[in-house]
Amino acid sequence: MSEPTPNENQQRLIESIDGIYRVDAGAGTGKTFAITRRYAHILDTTDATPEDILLVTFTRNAAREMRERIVQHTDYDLRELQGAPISTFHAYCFRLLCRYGHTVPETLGIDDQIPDSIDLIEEPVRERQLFQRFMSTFADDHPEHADMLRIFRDPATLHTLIGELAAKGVIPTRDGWFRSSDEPLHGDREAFFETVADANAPGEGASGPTNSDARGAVSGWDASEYAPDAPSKREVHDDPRVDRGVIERAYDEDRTALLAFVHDVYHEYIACSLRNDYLTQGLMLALAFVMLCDRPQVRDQVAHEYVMVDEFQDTNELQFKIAVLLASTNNICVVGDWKQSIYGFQHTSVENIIAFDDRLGRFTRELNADRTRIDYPVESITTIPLYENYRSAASILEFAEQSLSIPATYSEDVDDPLAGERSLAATNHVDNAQIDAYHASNEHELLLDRIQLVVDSDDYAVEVTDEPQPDPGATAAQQAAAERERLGAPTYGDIAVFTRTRAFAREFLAVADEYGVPVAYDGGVELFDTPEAKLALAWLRIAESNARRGWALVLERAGYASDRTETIVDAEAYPDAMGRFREELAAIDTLGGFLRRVFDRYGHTSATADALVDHLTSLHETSTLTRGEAIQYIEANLAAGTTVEIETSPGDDAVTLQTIHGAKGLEYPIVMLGNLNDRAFPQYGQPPACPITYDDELGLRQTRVYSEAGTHPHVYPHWPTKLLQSIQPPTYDEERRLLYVAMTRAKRHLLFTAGDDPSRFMDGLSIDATTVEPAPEHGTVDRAAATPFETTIPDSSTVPRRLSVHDIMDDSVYDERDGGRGTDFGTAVHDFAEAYALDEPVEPSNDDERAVATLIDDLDGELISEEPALLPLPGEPQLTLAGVIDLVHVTDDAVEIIDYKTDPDRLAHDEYRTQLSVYYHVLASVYPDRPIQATVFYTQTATPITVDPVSLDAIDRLSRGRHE
DNA sequence: GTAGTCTGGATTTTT
DNA sequence: TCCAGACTAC
Repeated sequence: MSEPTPNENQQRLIESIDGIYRVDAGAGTGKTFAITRRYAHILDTTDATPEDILLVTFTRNAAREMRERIVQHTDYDLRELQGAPISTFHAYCFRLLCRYGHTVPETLGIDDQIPDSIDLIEEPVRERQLFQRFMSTFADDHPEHADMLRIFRDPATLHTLIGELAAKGVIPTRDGWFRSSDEPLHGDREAFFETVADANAPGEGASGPTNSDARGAVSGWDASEYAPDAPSKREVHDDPRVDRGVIERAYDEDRTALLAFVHDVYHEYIACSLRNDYLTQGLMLALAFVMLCDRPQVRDQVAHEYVMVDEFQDTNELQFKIAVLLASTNNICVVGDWKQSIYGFQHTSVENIIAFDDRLGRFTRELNADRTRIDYPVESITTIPLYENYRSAASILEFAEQSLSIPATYSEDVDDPLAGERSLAATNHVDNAQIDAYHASNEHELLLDRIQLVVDSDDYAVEVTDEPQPDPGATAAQQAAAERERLGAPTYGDIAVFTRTRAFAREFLAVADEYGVPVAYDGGVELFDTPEAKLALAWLRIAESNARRGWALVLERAGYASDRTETIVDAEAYPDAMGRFREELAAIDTLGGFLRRVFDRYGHTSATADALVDHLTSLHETSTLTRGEAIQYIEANLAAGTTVEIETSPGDDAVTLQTIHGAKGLEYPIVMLGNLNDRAFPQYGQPPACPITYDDELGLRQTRVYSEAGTHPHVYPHWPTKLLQSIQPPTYDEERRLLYVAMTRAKRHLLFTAGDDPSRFMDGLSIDATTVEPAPEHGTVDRAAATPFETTIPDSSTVPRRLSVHDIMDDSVYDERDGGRGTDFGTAVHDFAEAYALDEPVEPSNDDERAVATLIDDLDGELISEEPALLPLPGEPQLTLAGVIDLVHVTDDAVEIIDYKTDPDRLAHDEYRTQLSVYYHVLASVYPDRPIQATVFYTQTATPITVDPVSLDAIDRLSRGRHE
């Protein structure tokens, strides 16, 4: 498509390059287009080169897109822009710090320098582990902080607080705080008491004044929960208010010990990480800020004539200040939309854009307090609103506006936040929007039902083609006619389902799989917090050490009651089938084979199971994890809540499923917003985290306290913090903004769904929800088809007897068969073979592996590696044989089974014949139309030997004979 | 009508 | 850690 012509305000933004601009760029208003054109305009009309223009974004993807679009608008090519500062905040600052900041730690009283080789930690798991290690040495080194340390259940939670303080620009030096940056730690007393004045104002009841909200929040005040110095209920209650004197006493409590503790932990953590040559992202930005403040010569060298910051609603205070310091003149342009600020939990500050003018003045004054750093004028700020929306139908834009004022609780009062703000204006000419809300007792099925209703329906028409485009200068009526011609019935790919929580998305995906509806999840999953991962962990523990925790979970999953489970675990009297399964698992060499066997037995064919196997088997390129290492790895990631991106693509035409956060910046013809359930969206409260918290009004506070004042030394909840927090009215602005973001992704149609218990947001919509009895049809997508060798999946508690193929082989023969090369050698060859067959970048490291590589190179059909195979036997009682096939080669007219053996001789060949016969019969039932060939491939001599399979009955006899 | 008390259940994740 | 909702008490 050709580049559109900028609208009036876009043009104004493009041409306004001198001075300070705040651009309110609403959803779908062509922000990236305008910014990149502005960049080009600066190059075209001034002497500036790309080096002079700093353009910071938030994600690597956004930075890349900016670069590419700038290339389209200018004479520069991608290569010439390679070194240009078009970058994420983090990447840009890291580069500066590495180049100019070696000695910056001196400013904070730290002797270690920043080496070129410093390691920037990105994985939260590692960050947490390193912090944990630091805290244990800190505790040993600081007996004076012992009482503070007692309030922690897990001192590692402190690292979140340190990240938050860094984001605020609070930075410790050896003896104090950098440039009085500790001010926020003391809180904003005035603002707090203003808030309290509101919250503590009595209500007006039918029969006189009623208790204030604050008084209501402390109605159950019980002094006995707290340390002995806590005020009594009588002292707190001053009906119909909370006693003002008690609030002041709480606010003004002595926080010396708390501040000293946080200072010491924070400062020593910076020192410790530098000593060990690593930095976290947050500390890195803090040091970059220190450098820009403290080294005028560095700033002179790096500051830019033009500074542009995209997604400004997602910046924190520290980044705001860094941006100001990186500007050499007042040619500053920030672009964002406060209504789309949804990353508060990442310590971003929506006030940066809402109160931009105030903050710019205040931050400049702070930065200039001791000497002039900002020498350009900051008083004159121009606001440019972009309000022409190129995405959504008019009725969707109008509908979405209400989201910002729907109360999240019964008692919440929301002012109209859009007062005085210009509404977005649709540029679409045809508004065929369907906006509907539904609820049903089974929301997952409801969503599937609605998806099937929408797909192929002309009532939900969307753009299906770019043609025809009317001539430029066509009348509105002509444009509308052309637009109407571009509309047609939607397909699955036109639909996106958004959810508030990942858990809901995961559940919905499973149901969609069941029904065969094509749904592709896009985003991260807490891979280690899934039922699959917990099951794998349990069996790993059992196989490794017969661990009680493992058995407890396995038995529970098999349906045993918890008291029964305990008895079984105590007596170690595990059910026979489980005991045998343990032995079978213990005999599996590869972690991949182990996990697949577990999932196979339980019938887990989900994308989650696949992702888990892939993730755990591809962690290290050179070596694979042992079972013990796998256990540790899963445990660490479970504790850290690690997420892993998973791929689920059931084809080209599929519904996109993602969390609202994941959908930011994207657009879809049809949006279904699910999960509008009580306590899910909006979300209330927080899980218990760090016992030291920060809040702009309260400053630094501790929620627990160690006291020896009572009869026994004890850790109590800390009454002053408890009181202050409970009288602070909670705010749900960010939840409303999430709702807004979700709605404004929709181009044509918008549907809402909820389960039995709709949330306040669902109730608050200006349309009523229709009750539906969902009846989704079964579709044709069969994700299980990806695992073709699966037979029926027995419930684990009633599982028929199951044997491993190895159980029916005479192991006395091959026990001595490793020829001195060790079982590890065999495992390594198998791992190589699997990776090589999957086209992973592995190189053969010995002759055996080279033989395997040559063999695989010669195969031209489909390759399936490490595939579990199950063979139900004909006799009674029911018995199933299980194994894992090394490689299956499928062509249109034949199927070949290949099993690698690293044996130096053929002594065990008869046993292998039995093993491959089992696989033969499995595949014969899967591919009845094709001849099956079973081959043992002896890797040492590169010799394939085709086996003559034994009959099913013979296998049956053998199995019963060997095992009765 | 108004207040108090008790129970059950719950996250999002760019760098 | 918070909320909603059911319940009781006055």
